[in-house]
Amino acid sequence: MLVRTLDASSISGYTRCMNGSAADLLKNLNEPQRQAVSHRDGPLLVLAGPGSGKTRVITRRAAHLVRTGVPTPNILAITFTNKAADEMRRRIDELGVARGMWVYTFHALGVRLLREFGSLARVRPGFTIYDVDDQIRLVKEAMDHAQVPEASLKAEQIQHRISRAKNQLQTPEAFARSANFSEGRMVAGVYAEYERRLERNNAVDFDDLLMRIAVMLRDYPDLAESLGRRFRYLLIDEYQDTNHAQYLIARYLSQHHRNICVTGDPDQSIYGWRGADLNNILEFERDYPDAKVVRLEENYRSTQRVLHVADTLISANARRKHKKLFTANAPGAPVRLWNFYEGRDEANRIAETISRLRAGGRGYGDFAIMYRVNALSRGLEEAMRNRGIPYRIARGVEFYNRKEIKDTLAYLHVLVNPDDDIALLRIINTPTRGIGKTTIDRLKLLAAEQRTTLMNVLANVSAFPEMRVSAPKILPFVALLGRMREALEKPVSECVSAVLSMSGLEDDLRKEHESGGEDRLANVQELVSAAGVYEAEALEPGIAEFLSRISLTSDQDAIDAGASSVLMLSLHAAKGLEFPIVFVVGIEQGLLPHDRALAGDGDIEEERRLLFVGVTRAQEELYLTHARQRLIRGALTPRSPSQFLKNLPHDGLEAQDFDDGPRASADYDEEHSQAPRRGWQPRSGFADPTHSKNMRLFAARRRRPGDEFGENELNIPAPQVQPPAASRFADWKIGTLVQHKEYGVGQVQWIQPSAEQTRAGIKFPRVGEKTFILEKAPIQLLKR
DNA sequence: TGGAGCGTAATTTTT
DNA sequence: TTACGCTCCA
Repeated sequence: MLVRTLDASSISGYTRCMNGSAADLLKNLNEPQRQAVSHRDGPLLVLAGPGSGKTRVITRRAAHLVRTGVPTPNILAITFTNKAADEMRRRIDELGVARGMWVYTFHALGVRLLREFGSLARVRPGFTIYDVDDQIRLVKEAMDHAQVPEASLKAEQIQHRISRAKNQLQTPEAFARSANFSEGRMVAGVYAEYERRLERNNAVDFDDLLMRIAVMLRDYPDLAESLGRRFRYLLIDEYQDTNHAQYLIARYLSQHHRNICVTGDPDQSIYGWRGADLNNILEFERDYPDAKVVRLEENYRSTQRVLHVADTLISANARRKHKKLFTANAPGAPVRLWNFYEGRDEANRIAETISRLRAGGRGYGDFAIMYRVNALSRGLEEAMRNRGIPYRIARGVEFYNRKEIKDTLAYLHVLVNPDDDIALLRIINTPTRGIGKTTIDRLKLLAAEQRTTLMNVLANVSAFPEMRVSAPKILPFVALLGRMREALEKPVSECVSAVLSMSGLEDDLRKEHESGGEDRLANVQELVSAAGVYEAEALEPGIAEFLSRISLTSDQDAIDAGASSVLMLSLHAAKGLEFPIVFVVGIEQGLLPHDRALAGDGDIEEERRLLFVGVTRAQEELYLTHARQRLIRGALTPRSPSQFLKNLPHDGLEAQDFDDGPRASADYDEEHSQAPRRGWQPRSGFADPTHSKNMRLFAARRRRPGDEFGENELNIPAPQVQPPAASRFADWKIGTLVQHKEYGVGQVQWIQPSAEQTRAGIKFPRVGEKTFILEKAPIQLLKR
């Protein structure tokens, strides 16, 4: 009964696509690849070494299933990032067969199923998804309530423990039972209160998106059975990174047909610290004794020497599946191992090398510099700037919490889900409206006493004598929310605009900008246009869905490997990418392996895998570097070479020692401190939309001529001059939504007017970015 | 109530 | 080095 909605309605009505034959899909594949693509029924484990054409195999396999008669709605493909999901959908679509197929991340699948079966998982419609930031706030609230002082255990740690417990499907009760020590019991208490609050707020956290689905499938076998029947074929990518909850979901969904195909590489498992369980892939054959195992060992990416270094390095690990990497590629240049006196020398030598190779014909986009911790990017940045090398940084957390975006979204969350106390607390005094800590504490106390949400207290604030003093501040706020609620009827982008202007956020940000601050107004305006793109592209656009899409979008989705600038990124962020020339810096004890891993609460093998991931990103040239001392947190600290250097082979490697002591370094200093810093501006001055995760959501990556230089403008101020206002395209700006006769709705990415014609790059949801001469193209401004 | 000023503690971050 | 949280004072 529960399952009716999913099963019957959707399967019929999809016509199977017949262009191209199944045999075509087996062309241009090596033997193991062909086996993986054509394998039909029963469990399949594809162990895919780096650069072995894994994505190709997965997409071809999905297409092959369809072309040999499996209706698309019977296939479920699961990835780890939205980017990967989009990419897979796109590539399957290119093969002519994506329509109707479920291609999701585990978490998006969770949202989808919770929307449908939420009542079985203690979730009401309109639920909010809490990200890590929200989770920590909620943990703090719970700690307050449970009278746990933050001094005893930090909220982050408790959040981490709760997250671990949820991955293991452990309820607060189970957690309490297993807790032997007072600390554990304390965490259990906070966990229980945290859960009560989630429920009261009608919210779920990231882990719930997995846990609740796994519990639901466990507790409602008829649901598991009918979903399992529907999904005749299950494909899961990056299986080495699944945690226990994801493992269970995969098991429940595949138990009927047992057609589970997982792909991955134990050697590239780098998220153990986040609960990923390497055993899931290592013991796949124990779980499915009849599994067929295919090894993709031929590498199409790297030179023989790079691969040899990678292979030798990783053989030092014990927890792995045997694989022998090989390639038909050329031997290539020796892998360089460079040693420096100081971190700055390392950075300068790399910058110099990039300049030299670039003069020899390489593009800046051919280079990537990787490090274990983001903090290492600083010195590199400086060296790049000094030499005028354009670069981009794929930074992690920095993008996560754009305050202005989170504030705006918090308003929307409150409108959609008034029970969301965390969002309400965020906006109750933002912008400031005289509702301070004392008032808020009283409101919280009342909510706790009445066992209700803050919103209910606010709505009845006049009923509480103790709130008499602050009521004049609170009532207008309640009224404001009431007026805003009317805006929910409007299209999503207008609703966002309305919230911005009505809340006063917009005015605040404008003032801040005018008084010389950051242009954060531009960021929230980008949110409006992202909403516009979403509206144009979604089947049934709605605020609630817009918000959950945002919650599930991450920084990772933004890395754009195509631009012509040097990319600097963490080793974690590098997974899945490739570059002709790669530098891995700071290969030192305490950094790689990181201190935390050395201290024992980490995993040395995982650290080695990180280096392996870095090494295997290189197509042609690889440089591994370390220094004898380096500036860390402002202090010059002595460093020693990483233990992993002992795992490298002697052949194919060329070690160079640039450590000629302090004097050489001083020379460098002198030389470079004189270098003109052409036009560099402080990073804080930028309102680059790509800095906010929300902007990168709906593919609204801004690019315009001259932007290859990323955030450091190296050229003379780019010719971003607007044309004479007479142009009939004067209204067209970056972010403007337009309608193309053939491609539909798109968004202006860049625009370049000149005397005779105006060229512009327009990005479309389906076909990506296209360049047009506006005077000639069948294109016009989108009218609402 | 809210801003300034100081002390403290710092991986990685698919969702 | 930097970012955040807390305390203190206007």
